[in-house]
Amino acid sequence: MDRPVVPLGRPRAERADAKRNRLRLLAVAREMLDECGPEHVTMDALAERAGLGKGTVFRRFGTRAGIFKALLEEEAHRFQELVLSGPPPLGPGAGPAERLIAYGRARIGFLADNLAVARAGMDRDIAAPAVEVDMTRLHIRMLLNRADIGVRDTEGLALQLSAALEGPLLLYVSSPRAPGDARDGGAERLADAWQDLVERLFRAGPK
Amino acid sequence: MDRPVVPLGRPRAERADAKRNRLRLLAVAREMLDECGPEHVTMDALAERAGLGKGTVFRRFGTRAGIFKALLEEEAHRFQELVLSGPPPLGPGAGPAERLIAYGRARIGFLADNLAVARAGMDRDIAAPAVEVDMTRLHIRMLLNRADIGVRDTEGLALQLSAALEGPLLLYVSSPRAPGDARDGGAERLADAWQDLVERLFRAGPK
DNA sequence: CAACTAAACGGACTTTACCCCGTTTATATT
DNA sequence: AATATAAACGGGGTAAAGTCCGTTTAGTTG
Repeated sequence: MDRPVVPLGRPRAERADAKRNRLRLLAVAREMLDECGPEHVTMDALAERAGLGKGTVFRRFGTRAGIFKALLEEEAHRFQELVLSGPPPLGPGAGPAERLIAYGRARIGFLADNLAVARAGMDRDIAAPAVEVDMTRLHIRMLLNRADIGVRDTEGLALQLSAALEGPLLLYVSSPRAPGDARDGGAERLADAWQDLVERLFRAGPK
Repeated sequence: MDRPVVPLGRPRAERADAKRNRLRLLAVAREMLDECGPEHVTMDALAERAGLGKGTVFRRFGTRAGIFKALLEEEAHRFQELVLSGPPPLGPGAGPAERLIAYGRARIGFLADNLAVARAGMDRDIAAPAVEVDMTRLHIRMLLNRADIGVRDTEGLALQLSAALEGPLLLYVSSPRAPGDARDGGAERLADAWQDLVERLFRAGPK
């Protein structure tokens, strides 16, 4: 009489066809992105070009922004590996302050490089980089703990710093860029500001 | 023979009917907002309920988000007056550090109060509070100049601080709120973080 | 290998933002 | 007051996002 409630735990791995289609959609999306820019990646066009139904596209990504988030996550994964096991000062091996500065600079650069995708990955309800923000916070906290300046509430300061880093990034990502060159200038400026902030805080000492 | 190129300078003040309709649309929008929430304020519905054509609505506000931005700006104007000539510590009369902290807290509170509108006022291309960010930066710079801590590059620090304040706000505005209570908790936390940051910086002294 | 089931698929349908352009009207000029 | 003109108006038209639900299929079980 017992129903085959069998695995009952996780939702039973992705089906093979589903995976194939997901990968295909991602690939096609990247193609279209490179060819015509994000604004021409429409759900209909994507579905058609991938030879799939529109329903499928929505099932996979939920929303238009979802596609761009997925695209961005692929890149973010590569970035993360540089942080975790790349060469210093971004990776392990340098001092905490150095790494903190390097991390901010790298993250700013990362978003600048993927500006179009990141921007397209926002919709009015949900901030794109939500997940990555957590990653940032954790990393910062780790570095603060390692640094032996007398910070009492590491957790709180990490939250504050990640906000100070990610917030402006979001602002930067979501602001209309002056067409043309203003882009790298903006990133450069943010990076310098971040470095200033970190140095200033390390100088301030314990509460 | 000379064409009546007459005024040639500014674009010749808003026509009376235009103004009347703009005000009417704003009022109706606010009504609908209070009744059903932002997601039900559609352009068609708004036009119909205001007894105007759809084209008119778009002419006035350019885009859906434009309506919410306009709504928000009305409120922002009131807020600004409190800052410029209200009671201390937000208004004039308190010390720079106090005012800076009060300003951040007030601004956070302001956005928390107008969360729904602010969020609806974002579209994928443009961050809503762009204009107000400038206001923030100017105000901060003014306070920093008045404070006689030895900051060399007031302009730079002001930019940094406004980013540190507005960025997290944006993050907060655009993040999906946990339904129910998480709202005020989040704002409170941000406000405390801001205060910490300011105090820490004032302690750090000159570069 | 045959039956079964949950997941994936497709594409018509609905909703909504936004465009276009012919028509109307406020305001300035004489 | 008559005329001219630039601006405002209206609402049908288009395109794209997102939903629904009947159909198909991968993977599993006996």
